[in-house]
Amino acid sequence: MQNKEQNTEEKIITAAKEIFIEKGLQGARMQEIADQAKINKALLHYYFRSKEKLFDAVFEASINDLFPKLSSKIDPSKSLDEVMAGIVSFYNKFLIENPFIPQFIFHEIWQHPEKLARFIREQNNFISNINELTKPIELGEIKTEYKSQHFIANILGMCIFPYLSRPIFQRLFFENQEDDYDQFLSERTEVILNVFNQLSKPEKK
Amino acid sequence: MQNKEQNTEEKIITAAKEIFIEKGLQGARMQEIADQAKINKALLHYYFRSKEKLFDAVFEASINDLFPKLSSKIDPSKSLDEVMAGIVSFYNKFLIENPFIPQFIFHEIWQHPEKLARFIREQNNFISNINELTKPIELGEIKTEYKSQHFIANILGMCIFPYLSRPIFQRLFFENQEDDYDQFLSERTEVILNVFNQLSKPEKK
DNA sequence: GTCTATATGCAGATAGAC
DNA sequence: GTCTATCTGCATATAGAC
Repeated sequence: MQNKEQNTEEKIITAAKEIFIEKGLQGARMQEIADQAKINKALLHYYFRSKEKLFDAVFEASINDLFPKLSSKIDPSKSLDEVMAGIVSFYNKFLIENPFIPQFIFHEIWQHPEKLARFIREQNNFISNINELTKPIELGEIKTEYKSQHFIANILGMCIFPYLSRPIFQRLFFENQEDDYDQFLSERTEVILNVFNQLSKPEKK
Repeated sequence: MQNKEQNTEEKIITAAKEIFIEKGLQGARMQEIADQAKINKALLHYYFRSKEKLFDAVFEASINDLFPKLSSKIDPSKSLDEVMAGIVSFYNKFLIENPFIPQFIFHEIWQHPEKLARFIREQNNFISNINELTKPIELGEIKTEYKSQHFIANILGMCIFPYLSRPIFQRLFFENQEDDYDQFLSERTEVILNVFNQLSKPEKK
């Protein structure tokens, strides 16, 4: 997992990310992180002062990887259809490569929601672009009588749920076969876009 | 929150549930739980021996409340339509009353998946009834070319996501208005069933 | 059963040599 | 920058009085 070319700080971030994601802020031990990074425990404090600051650094690195990419997909000059196709396929691609990110983000959602909300609001036009895009829903231009937040919740729920519930879902419905579950995940983009298409314009069927 | 009629053991379970749900197993402090229950810290150990055993007891009490009710809705003698309507509305009713349960369950999903899977498999016919019900999907009798697990993931994702993401979703899309979000949640049953109806039988539109 | 006081262990953090 | 050794505080857990 670790690149020999990484400097110490990067090695720590990489290792800490794995441990924090697996165990959470409270569950992780600095010793574990040090072991994982193959350095000494004291070095963690030398670089990041405290466990909490290290956690913050790791979390920021993670969302700084996600949000700019995600944000760029939400282009209000495109149609909702196009954007949706872009987002859903990006999401699934990103999540297949970073399957533990949702867990991580949900931890922050519950522990530091205000801080996270502030961060997201600071993302250039992120929220306003979403609102712009979902206007057709509010205006009743596409076939649904519900507010656009339902639309967003539906899409995000369908995208993220299989990653969040993997340990149990894979055991119960895939006889705990990793490969089968990976295959299942790879099909999600198509499935979700299909749902979306049936939803927004059933009259075209 | 606490009923004066509760005996000590029940008071502890009630208090511990609130604290564990809010802070997680590692984040919760026995002192906090004792304070919440308005008893002494030592009593926690008198009744439950250790923090972990207390957590297990609390978690078991929670899922023992959920699963029998949920399981009873999954009646394979009914049609998929009927069952779906029953489940989605039960889910949302249950989650409105127990909004923190998903968080709690997802903690266990990641920390002790095997244990949780075993528990669910032990629920009388739970899995086999689900498989029975989703057979029409596998057999292609309803209009979808995807395996039934996608169907389950879609429904569960749409049901659970708004509860899991509440702290951030409410802030970003509801100006942090509790009441508006409660209203939003109360609309979910209808929205999800509507999606489901469009999905399974678009030709009837 | 319920309390106060105490023991025990461990994790985060620091000091200081190299 | 990196290490070993050490300190400090705190959370779980126990002992023992009532």
